[in-house]
Amino acid sequence: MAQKPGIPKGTRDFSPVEMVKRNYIFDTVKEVFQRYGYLPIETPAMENLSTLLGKYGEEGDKLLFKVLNSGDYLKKASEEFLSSKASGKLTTQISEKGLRYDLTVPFARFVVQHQNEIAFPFKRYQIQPVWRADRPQKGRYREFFQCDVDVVGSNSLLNEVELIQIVDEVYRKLNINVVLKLNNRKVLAGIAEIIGAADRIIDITVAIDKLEKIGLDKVNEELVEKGLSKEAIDTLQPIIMLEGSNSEKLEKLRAQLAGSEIGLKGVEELEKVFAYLNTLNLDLEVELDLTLARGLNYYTGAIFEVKAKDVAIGSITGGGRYDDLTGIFGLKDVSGVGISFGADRIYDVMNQLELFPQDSGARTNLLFVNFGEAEQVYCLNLLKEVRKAGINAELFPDSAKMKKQMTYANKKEIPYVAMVGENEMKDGVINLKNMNSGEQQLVTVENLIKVIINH
RNA sequence: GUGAAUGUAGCUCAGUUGGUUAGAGCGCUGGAUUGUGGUUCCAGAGGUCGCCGGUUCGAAACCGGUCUUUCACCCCA
Repeated sequence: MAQKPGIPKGTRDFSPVEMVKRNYIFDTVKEVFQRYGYLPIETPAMENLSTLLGKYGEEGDKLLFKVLNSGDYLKKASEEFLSSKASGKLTTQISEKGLRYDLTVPFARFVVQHQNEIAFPFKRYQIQPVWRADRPQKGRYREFFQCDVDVVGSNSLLNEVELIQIVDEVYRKLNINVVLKLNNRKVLAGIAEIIGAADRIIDITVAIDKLEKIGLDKVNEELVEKGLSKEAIDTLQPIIMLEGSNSEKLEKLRAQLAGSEIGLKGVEELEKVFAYLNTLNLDLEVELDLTLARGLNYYTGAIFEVKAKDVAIGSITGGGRYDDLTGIFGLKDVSGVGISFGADRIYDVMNQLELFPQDSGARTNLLFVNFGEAEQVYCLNLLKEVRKAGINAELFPDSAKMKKQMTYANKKEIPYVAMVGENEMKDGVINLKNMNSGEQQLVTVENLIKVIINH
């Protein structure tokens, strides 16, 4: 019985055309990462559930894909949880592995586990898929690729600056106009502190993060809902509505946050980063944005987000500094900072803007038509020579009808077709057809190679 | 997790208030052209109308459930 094929919700197949484009993105980011001294690592698709759980908040735990134990997985399950259908508690008894949710936590695990082999500061990049049991929607999948670059074991703000340079270079190479938004968690903490709600920093940041999307009134409404006092909200207004150049904003902030030690520390960090950037004269537009909060709870310093200017698709790159990510795995006082390029969204942006190069080089340039046994053998040697000259070439594997072979060449957009039948073999020539112009010429192998290479 | 839309040929979609044998375009296969594709002409194959159940003399159409895809919210890349 034939069953209807399909793939799990929120996952995708990638055709050759799509893969060529995706690889263009991956190759570009890899090249830039390596230019700055970052080297690749990979970690397993599955991690122990214990290393994943509790790292992404309550919401994150729900979005983790859990892998059922092998064998008789119900054996260890308690009758109590089974009969009461307590799936939450049952999970830990029947599943001990899960698919990775991001690349940062597995990276932290990697660093702790291999700390004795690693030279710090450790600069690594990692390009792998991650999985989230989210409900799919526009630009959002259950399986997607992240391209992470991180450096751990250094507190220097030079690292932040370097990552910004990487962003600049990647997007210049990909030809995407972007703006990088920069903020600092310490500043947000300072703000929470001076409005007298230091413990509510998460609620506050989540709310003001939506400023651009839902407007000031709705943000204030949400703050009221979260139980913030009117005074606190009033004090907040001038801060989140700060205007002017980056340096003007910082100046005003410094004054507003005078009473908060942590807040001033944040301002200082931002000033330093901007000072470095000014000496570098980047093309990249970098904007201080106090409403940038990012959901992740583990950021402690800089927060980055990159948006495409010409397409509304949300952020295409994000990241920040986390002071104690490895602490939960037992390695204290190792600070890290990193960013993640969202390959799938970058793909969508480039596709919409038609920024992919026309000729990727990933195509067959020459097809030999198959005329039969004797011709096949003869062509195999020609093929060998042509390939040796660096030309992507193939021989049609069956001696099918000419029409079928030509249609194949046409569909694969192969620009040249070589026809070597009885007559050509006898004369030691190749009948070379240019598929765009339709022109044909009789040539030697040497000339064929020249024609195609000079094409 | 909440709310909504959607599902008919390989693909994109028609299909009247419920009425015989469910259509089109593109694609596919064969032929016109036994060594010449992309244009043209001719012919052909291909569908348990997402799945399960209900209403009805009769369901692709109406109702319920379920799954898929899509969109918004939550959250996020």
